Amino acid sequence: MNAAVMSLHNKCDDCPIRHRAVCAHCDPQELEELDAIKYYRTFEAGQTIIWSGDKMGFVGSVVSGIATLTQTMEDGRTQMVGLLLPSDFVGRPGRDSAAYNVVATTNIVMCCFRKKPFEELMARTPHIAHRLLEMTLDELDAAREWMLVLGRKTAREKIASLLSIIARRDASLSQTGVTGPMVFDLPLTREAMADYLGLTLETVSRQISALKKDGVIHLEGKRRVTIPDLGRLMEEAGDDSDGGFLV
Amino acid sequence: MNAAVMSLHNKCDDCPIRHRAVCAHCDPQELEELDAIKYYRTFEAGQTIIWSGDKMGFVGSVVSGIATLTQTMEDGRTQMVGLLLPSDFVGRPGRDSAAYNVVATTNIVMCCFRKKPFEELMARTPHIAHRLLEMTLDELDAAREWMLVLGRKTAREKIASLLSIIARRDASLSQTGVTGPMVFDLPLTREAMADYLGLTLETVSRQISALKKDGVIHLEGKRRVTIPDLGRLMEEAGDDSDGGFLV
DNA sequence: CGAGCACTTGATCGCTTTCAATAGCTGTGG
DNA sequence: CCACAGCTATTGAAAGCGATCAAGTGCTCG
Repeated sequence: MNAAVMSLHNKCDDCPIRHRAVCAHCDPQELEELDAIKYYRTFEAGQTIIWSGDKMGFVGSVVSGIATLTQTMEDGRTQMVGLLLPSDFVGRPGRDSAAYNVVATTNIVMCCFRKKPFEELMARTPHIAHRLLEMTLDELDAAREWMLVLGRKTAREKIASLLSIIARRDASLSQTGVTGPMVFDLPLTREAMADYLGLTLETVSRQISALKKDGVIHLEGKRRVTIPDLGRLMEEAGDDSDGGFLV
Repeated sequence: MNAAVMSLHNKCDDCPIRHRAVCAHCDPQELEELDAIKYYRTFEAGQTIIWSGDKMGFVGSVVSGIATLTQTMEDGRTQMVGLLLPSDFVGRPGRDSAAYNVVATTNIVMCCFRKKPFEELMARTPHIAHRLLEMTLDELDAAREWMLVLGRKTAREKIASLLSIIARRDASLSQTGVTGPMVFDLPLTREAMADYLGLTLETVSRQISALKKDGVIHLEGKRRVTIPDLGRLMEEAGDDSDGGFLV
């Protein structure tokens, strides 16, 4: 366990996801109860955190890093069904076994709770249950947004949709205005993007090249992306570019 | 307002969705509080119940009939993102405006609550909040299941998936064993199926004809379907046929 | 320096879409 | 009563998009 992780073993007040995770609405006393049963775990990039079908012994929040939720068919076809970012919750209270594979795509730190004690705490702490409901409703909205992308958008629109979502998330974190060029690193490989979008990695590569050729995006290396005009990108995504930010 | 609707204006105890809707965990006293603020509304087949973007004045449960949740792009492409069956909940506490179109595909009856009173009641009634969380988690699972269908399955597999889901739901309602042929009516037009599956209606029609030709299903008229062998259908859907019932 | 990995690019194939014609059904009105 | 409009569904032919198969590049690491 490294220094960065050790430094997280302090009061929840200093936690980077304090105001957005499942504990967001907790008062100081509730926070102490959570603090008493929490523990940190780290996973390395590429490591599987949970296997679909396995018994779930714990639940928890992503503190830093990125993980993915994926489903796989017997013949190997896989579809990503969720992207877990810092503050996102992993695990389903009230269900024993996991429904999806959870895989770390970067090194990640999680704030974990054994499932049983967490469920007991949740049962007597409406603030936690309420926040979990909010977060689940947000995830449901995101999943439905992706159903439109998967079912009805072209390959080019799919890529543009993914890029615009990542760009807007980064902007909301860094508090940069929406005007002016945006720069960020892709947190996913071409294959992971393909699994997210229901495409092959070759098609992902081709469409990224096409968007670059058309000046919708710029690339430095394979991962660093510049968006000169977010409105243009959102047009390419088939979205309404004039406002309409749901988040 | 017709007699069938009037007959629903009685105590919740007799309600057909009493044990599955958002009120499932309520004790008699909580039920009385709900009873005091509830009211019924009916909608005719084809009628839009809620327009995306509109202010939501109420929330409620589907008592009988079927409705759909759809998203539409500016150029008219539409994707269904949810199928609302009896006991399903409509509306999102904590959000003012609707994110999707809700359309009745059959005549339907809804048990409604004005949004504000319902939210206040929910805030002091953990049983309701808890049940809503359960239901939302189930919907999230269903949405993620559909993401695999939309992203990775072929047209034939998509149709087989939809039929097997409808077949199993009907079986769970009628308590028929899984052995022996199953018969049911399709509750959706070819176009609605296409919108659900991310296909065109022509492709839906072709794949249904193909499954019929191959003996996977039988048809009487356009809507009545017989499944001689559910295991066979689930193989065609690309699902594991040996057990694995999540619901 | 070579192995391994992520990615790009090219050529071809095939599934689904698109465009189009037709059938069956229901309800309406001359 | 029949003609016709309107709707749902089926079927055919052709086109196009993304998948598949294949080769090659650039990078890192041992």
